[in-house]
Amino acid sequence: MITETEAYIGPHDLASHAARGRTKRNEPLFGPPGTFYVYLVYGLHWMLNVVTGAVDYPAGVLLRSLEGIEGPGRITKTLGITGQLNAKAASKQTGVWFSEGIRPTRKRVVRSARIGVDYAGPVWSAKPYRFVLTE
DNA sequence: CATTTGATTCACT
DNA sequence: GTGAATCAAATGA
Repeated sequence: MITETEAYIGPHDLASHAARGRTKRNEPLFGPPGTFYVYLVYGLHWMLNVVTGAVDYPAGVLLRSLEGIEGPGRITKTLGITGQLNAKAASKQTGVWFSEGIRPTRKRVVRSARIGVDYAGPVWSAKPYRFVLTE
């Protein structure tokens, strides 16, 4: 069960790695939806993202917490995910995929500002693009 | 080619 | 509350 996510939407989103155009690092974000975007931050933590936008439109979702695992860096550490999954598709072929679960009511999803994106400026760092599943 | 900087976490003070 | 760990890619000279 995924319990916390953050959205990074489009080339105009200054908090997104895609804000400064297509680069070698964010290339997977421009790929087809369902593709994983995995990258290293601070030299030690892998971040797991899923591409959600159409081809050539950079949009993705960062998985911040799963049930029982809090923190994006801990998810990858616990699941053993590294850069080898980058640009791979979410499917049984690659070993990591999503299965149908329950659909929470809207009331259980709380929106808030994204974390650790102060560099994006006051406007974009304040966008309520963080989604947390509550009890 | 040198420097800067993170979609963070953990250990201390 | 503050700071270190640690590295690849982006940016600048």
